[in-house]
Amino acid sequence: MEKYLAVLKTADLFKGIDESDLQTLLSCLSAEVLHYDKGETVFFSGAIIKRFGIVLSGQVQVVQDDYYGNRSILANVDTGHLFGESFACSDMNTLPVNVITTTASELLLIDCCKLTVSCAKACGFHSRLIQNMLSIVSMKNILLTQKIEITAKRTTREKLLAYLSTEAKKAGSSRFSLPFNRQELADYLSVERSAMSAELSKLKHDGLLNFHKNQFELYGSV
Amino acid sequence: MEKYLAVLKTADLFKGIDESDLQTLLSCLSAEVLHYDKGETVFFSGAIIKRFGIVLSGQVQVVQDDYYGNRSILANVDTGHLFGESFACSDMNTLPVNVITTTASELLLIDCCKLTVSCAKACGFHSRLIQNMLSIVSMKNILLTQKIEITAKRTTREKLLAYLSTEAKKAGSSRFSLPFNRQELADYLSVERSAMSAELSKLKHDGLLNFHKNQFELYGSV
DNA sequence: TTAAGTCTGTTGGAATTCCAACGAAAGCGT
DNA sequence: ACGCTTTCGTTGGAATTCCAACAGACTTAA
Repeated sequence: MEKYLAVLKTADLFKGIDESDLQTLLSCLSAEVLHYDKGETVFFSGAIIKRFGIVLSGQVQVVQDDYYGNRSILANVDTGHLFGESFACSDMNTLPVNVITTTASELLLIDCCKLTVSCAKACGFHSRLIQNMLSIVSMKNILLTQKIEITAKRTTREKLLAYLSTEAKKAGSSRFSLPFNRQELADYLSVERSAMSAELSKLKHDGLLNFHKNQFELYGSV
Repeated sequence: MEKYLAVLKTADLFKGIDESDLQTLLSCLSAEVLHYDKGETVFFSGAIIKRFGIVLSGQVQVVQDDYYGNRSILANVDTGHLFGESFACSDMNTLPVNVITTTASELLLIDCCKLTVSCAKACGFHSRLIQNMLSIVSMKNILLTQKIEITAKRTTREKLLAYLSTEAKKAGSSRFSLPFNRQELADYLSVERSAMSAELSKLKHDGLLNFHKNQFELYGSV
């Protein structure tokens, strides 16, 4: 277990928990390390899961197969991040997605019930753990809501303005830089890249904003 | 407080907690009841909040004002439901939305920290409470992800098929009924109602599905 | 330096969606 | 039965987006 401490102490789930307490905590949680080859299925759609996972090494994908058999990727989960926590913690009866490994991976599985029920020793870091878990799921929630607000707009122009406006608010300034390149931004907004580029140019021409590479400046009523 | 027990015992947050324990629990949480007139602001954008709310009576709205001052409604929160929990539980520094009352309302405010730290009495229902909270936020997460998966599709046809396909999976049958009327469905999918109606007709004509009012049947590779 | 590859903006025609308007059908109260 | 309202499907032109292709700027490797 020691070899994973480096990963675990950077994981959001264990934020604020002392490295020396980690060992105790993990046994208290009955955490289990499992090894997978590339392309194995960790969680099967239709199953009832009570445990969620943390990626110690490698990568897993959360994928969904629709009614017609088309597969779509819901998330890529890298080292230190969680998967399946929403399903394990909600009282969903059956898992609607598959979790598969994209590379050989080592995964730490944790029982959701062990997390919420405070242990016999009533360890102090246990409540910190619960806080972290709630914080992670809540933050995901906020980001998802933000994305929905933006992608629900009908036109590329509105989507761009909505997105850039939230970035400006977040940066607390009319000048800010984007974490995406154009293709990624287009994917995030669910629009076509070239059409988006054209719309960006039009917005610039209309005097609503200015940009150079990823440096943007938004004009308008601050 | 007694007059609110009827609401509280039906609230998801207190599911599985005995009515007789509620009183103890609420004092343990330092829960506070506040009264608001119509149109008052409960939480201000930019504030740092540590408490979330439950609507005891009336209704509140979560609204967002963008960079240009346009207001959009993120959620209507009715009796028995929570608001602000994602922001209070995550470590967001500043609230990006306003919470306002749409009618005269009575609200129960609960400190998020009190929730996660198990009380001195180590009451049994406390861990149940935490489970419920995690379950609520997780379930919201799942529903948001589902919605994103669907609205990210580019065409009305794809959105419809994606949505109907998940409903079919959920119902476990190719025949199912929708919880929306046409206008609500169009809003959910972020498309125009009449265009959606036209596309539904085309799908029927193409032999991919059949419907009568809200009764749908989806054909294809089961 | 050349060559290959990536990222970005531009363009024009095809496809799709939006919008406004209309009519048919169903529900509701008088 | 009669209006009144709401819901739903249809239609046609306007507006928008998609798609494919291309060119320029820049990066990287040989």
